Amino acid sequence: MVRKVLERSDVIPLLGELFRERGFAGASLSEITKRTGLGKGSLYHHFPDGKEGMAKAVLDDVAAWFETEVFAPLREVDPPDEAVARMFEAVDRFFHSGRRVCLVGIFALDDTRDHYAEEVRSYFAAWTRALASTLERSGVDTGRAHDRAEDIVAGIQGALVLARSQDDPEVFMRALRRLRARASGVEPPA
Amino acid sequence: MVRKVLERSDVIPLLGELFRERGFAGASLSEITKRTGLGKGSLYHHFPDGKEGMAKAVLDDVAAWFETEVFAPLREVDPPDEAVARMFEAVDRFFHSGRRVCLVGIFALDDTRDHYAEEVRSYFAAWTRALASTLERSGVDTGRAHDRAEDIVAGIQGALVLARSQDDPEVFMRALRRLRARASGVEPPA
DNA sequence: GTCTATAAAGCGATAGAC
DNA sequence: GTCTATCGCTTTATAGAC
Repeated sequence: MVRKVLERSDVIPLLGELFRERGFAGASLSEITKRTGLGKGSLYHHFPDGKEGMAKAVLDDVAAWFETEVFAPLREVDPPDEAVARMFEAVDRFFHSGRRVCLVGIFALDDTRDHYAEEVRSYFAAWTRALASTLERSGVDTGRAHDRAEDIVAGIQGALVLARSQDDPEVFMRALRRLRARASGVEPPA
Repeated sequence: MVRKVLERSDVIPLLGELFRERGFAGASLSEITKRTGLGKGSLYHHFPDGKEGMAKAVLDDVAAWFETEVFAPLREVDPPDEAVARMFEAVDRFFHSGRRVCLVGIFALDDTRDHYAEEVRSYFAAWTRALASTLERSGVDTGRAHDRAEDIVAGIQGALVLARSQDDPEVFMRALRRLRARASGVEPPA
């Protein structure tokens, strides 16, 4: 297995980084060739639908990673506190403590969402649902669990925006600490 | 004053909407001419620096709106609870209950931030600082006030991402309700 | 202050040789 | 499976008439 970047699966993470940095519209094919070291011919061989297909592949890759590394553990790991702790570890790792942006989040904000509506919708829906199930297992009632899960997932996305706006990973780390406490905390008073 | 869209100040809000929908890279000059009804000649007359200058003008416009409608009231309106209430009303109005995205947030996520680093940074810094000052006035100690303000501002940004991802304003409204409660609530247990 | 015409560069995508 | 050459189109930006 001594080869440079040749396989489709090796290219996808590089595409992911570029889309995260530039957004979908801002990522040009010429820069994609630079980053991947692959000519346009090769790229269109691996991704017959061009840029659109590349973004789809990256979205699927991200969804798969979160399913196995975050959502499934949230549903299955016991005790629930341990499942939540793992989620925050995975999140901190995946987003490089706020230095890396959420690909689905950046796609969600502009009109790229309209092209990938189902991928964008299901990513956040699955995350929220999985986290809500964990909170339920830890004794929170169904309604409150979904509400709190939504709060935490939104909190993570907002922390990514804020941390990048300040160019300061500490903003993200502080947010994670707060959210962690909120995930395991008791009900705040009405 | 019977005229159509002629003045620079009339064009800026239209530019804002377009940048919010498409992001900076995705907003093309040809679509800008369509939206504004102004030819390229006129646009370059009003904005000699082209697209870059248009985005700067929109950012300045947004910053000015928030300064007078949100930040100043946060610092000055008494009692603090009333100041916070006004912020949430203004936020709900400005973001059309989650149907409209945050321009600064969308710029913050991709490499557009690098071109407008100071504008992006100061927008969120000013918001956080103003809200923290309100919380201090209501009796929260300095450290916790800044932390809680950061939490709320991030919460709003994350709610915009999540609401758009689900194409559901209710997600945003729910988030605002939670954040409102958190802003006026007592300290959650450690 | 607005327009049209135009320039030069870059875009995504395809063809076809190897 | 990779490359280069090329297509047709769009991009930002400018020039110059009115």
